[in-house]
Amino acid sequence: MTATAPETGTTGPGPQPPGRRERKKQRTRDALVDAAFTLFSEKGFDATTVEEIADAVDVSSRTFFRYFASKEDVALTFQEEQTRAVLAALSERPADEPVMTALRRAVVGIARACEAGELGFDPERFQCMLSMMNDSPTLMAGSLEHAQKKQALLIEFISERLGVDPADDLRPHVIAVATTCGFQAATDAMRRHGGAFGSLSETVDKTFAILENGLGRER
Amino acid sequence: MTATAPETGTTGPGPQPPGRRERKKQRTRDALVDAAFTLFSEKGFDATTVEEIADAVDVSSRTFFRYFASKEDVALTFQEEQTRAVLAALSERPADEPVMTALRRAVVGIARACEAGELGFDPERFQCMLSMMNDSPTLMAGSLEHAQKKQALLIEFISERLGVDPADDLRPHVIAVATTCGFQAATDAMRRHGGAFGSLSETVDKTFAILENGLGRER
DNA sequence: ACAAAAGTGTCATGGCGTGACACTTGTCGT
DNA sequence: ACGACAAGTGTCACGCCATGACACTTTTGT
Repeated sequence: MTATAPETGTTGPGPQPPGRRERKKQRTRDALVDAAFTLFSEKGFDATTVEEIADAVDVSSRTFFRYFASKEDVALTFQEEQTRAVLAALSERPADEPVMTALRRAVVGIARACEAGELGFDPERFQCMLSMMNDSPTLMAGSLEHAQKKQALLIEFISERLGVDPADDLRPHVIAVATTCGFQAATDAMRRHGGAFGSLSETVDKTFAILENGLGRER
Repeated sequence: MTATAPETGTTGPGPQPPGRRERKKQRTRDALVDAAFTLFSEKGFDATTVEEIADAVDVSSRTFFRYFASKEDVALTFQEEQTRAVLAALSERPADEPVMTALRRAVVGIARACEAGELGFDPERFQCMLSMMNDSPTLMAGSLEHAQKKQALLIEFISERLGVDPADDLRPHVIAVATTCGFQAATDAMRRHGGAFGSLSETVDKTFAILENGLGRER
């Protein structure tokens, strides 16, 4: 150990604007997430205590809470990044696309990326989350709450795109909820029936198709 | 005190199959709900402790947890009864009605009943819940979790009605989610924009109309 | 009147989440 | 290179939620 000198001076490829402190912080954070998921998949979500997670990384549990607001939070890191990705994808869609199409493509695109393990999304970890939620109401609640926040952003996006005021027009609300729920229905189906409907992205795509066509026709 | 004799013997109008104990229990439960909502509306959900609620009814906080699984639980009593009512209404819909129509009418019907203050649903209390959820993520999470459970029941109902296997067919999932979300979108809109879209039942009705027609047409 | 059952209170425990304060470590100016 | 300053961390302490165990009171059925 002890590469005392390097780093200082003008040397250092230094493509990292953030300093060493920042990197360390990031490493701790990552380590916490890793440790958490390891323990979760070993013992389950509820049976894992914050202290255990912290101990595994050798920090105090107090520190854990400086990185994550709650135990659910660490398990849902994944979802937050996913949301960020969806919103980013959304803003790249051409403006003349019908809203629902834009939403569909953005969401399906991200689902594919997840499956491919891109963007730091670990499919295995995703699977772990789904099964954890099955027997941990707490976590499920957290997940749903997160979805709710995401929805507020969607409403904003959709309203702007449709050029309407969400206080006047109900459609943005319905479309946003439908989007959230479309995704939810897909994960839900996968939770309950494994991969019976194909991959996540396929399931999401089918779900959107049903929503676009309208539910009035069913029987 | 001490009406020692009455009640015993063959006397007693006794139109209540359940005994005195049962009634007492019910009264305690109701008192807890009342006290809880009073305190909630005074101080907010998070700022109210279980102990305060219990003290207000003069029972131990331990007892509180014998009636309700959690603090959210007491606040969501309302929703549980609502769900029960929806499922009941659902089973009364004629079998030849399209599923979506049946769902729509059942849900709208219950929403109307709520507004009318029937079934022990207090509109004022409902309003209190909505505003509480605005600044209490915990409660919101609980509410969403409840919705999730309700959804599982819906999937069952819909699958049976469509005569399909939910493990094979994605539609029951989507329709159930849509129903949940139809309702959710409506309450959501009311939370965010007050009564701008009319009453709850009207809003729900409009939401369902949009969903039935399909979202593909928008712009 | 009495025994079983149900409800409740008290005590004790454990995990979650947060505030306060002191200490270590990275950062930046000179 | 040295020192001031800020950021991150550990420790201690606290309050709340939720649950288990056990003893005590009330209700119920006979």
